[in-house]
Amino acid sequence: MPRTSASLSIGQVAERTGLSVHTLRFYEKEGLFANPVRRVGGHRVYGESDLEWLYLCTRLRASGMPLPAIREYAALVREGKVTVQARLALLRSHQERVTAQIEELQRCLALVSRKVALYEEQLADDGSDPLWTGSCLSEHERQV
Amino acid sequence: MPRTSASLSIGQVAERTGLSVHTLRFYEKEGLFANPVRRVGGHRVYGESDLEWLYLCTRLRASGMPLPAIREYAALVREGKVTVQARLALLRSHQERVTAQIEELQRCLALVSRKVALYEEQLADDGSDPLWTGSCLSEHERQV
DNA sequence: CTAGGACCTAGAGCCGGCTCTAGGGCAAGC
DNA sequence: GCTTGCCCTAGAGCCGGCTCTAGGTCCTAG
Repeated sequence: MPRTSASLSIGQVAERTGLSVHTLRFYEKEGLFANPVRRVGGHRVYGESDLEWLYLCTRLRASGMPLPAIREYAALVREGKVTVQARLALLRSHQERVTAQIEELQRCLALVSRKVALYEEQLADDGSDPLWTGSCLSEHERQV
Repeated sequence: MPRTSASLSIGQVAERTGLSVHTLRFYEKEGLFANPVRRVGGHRVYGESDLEWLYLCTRLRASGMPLPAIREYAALVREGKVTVQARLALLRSHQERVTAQIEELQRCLALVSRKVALYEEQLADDGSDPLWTGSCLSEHERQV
């Protein structure tokens, strides 16, 4: 069983994950670790698998999963194969939330892009034909 | 100039925008209003254009624009046509951030979906063929 | 006249997610 | 032996974005 534990210090892990040392300790305190970090003389020692787990955590965080949910997921992982269904359910619901979020963002983006286009138009008109400047276009705050 | 001011109370606006009365006052205090709300006997009075502006605000918020940025945008709108370029720049940079955010979410989603698939597989195997249960698949925390 | 309801202001409180401080330990190198 | 540097814990602080409270005004209906 090649558990490949390369023995990293908290500082090294911080560097590799992009998380701060503070945040790593904070995550641990918050129960985000599936395999509670081993210690040697009080110092935390991390292995490759911790890096991977942390990477997953960063992706879950980046996609808006709250810490309590990650903690729950970590707890399930810790409990082993019997929790596979629960983990599946948890990830599926996250998947749905992310999908919805992407759609929401796309709708917002469409609106923003529309306004950008209107502003571009306005600038173009403004420059090329002084006759059509001003009042007629004044605010497109409402025709969106 | 049909400025179509339908005279809405703060409560009505709250209802129509989905924002709370608290939040509306808060937004005003934060300077998110281009046309600082008119008052009659101390009470705020909103018009159609305020609804549209607020709608835009909710979309900008929903796409992660921070309040200070919206405030800035509002200030530019207030200053009129001379700020069109600045507004364009502001919206364009937001557009880019949102686009990037969508891409990020899509990458996260891909990862989550991969894990969902792995869990599904694991469940399927588990049910159909007891010989292949267990240790060989135990944790895919790392091959992601 | 009084009760209800919608509104007002100013300011406190809350929540999530970090981020930092204070105060200290230990090990290696000059 | 002392500095440097990385680590430790416990707990405070901060930031963004609301959300709520306290205490008050004003209008309308019963």
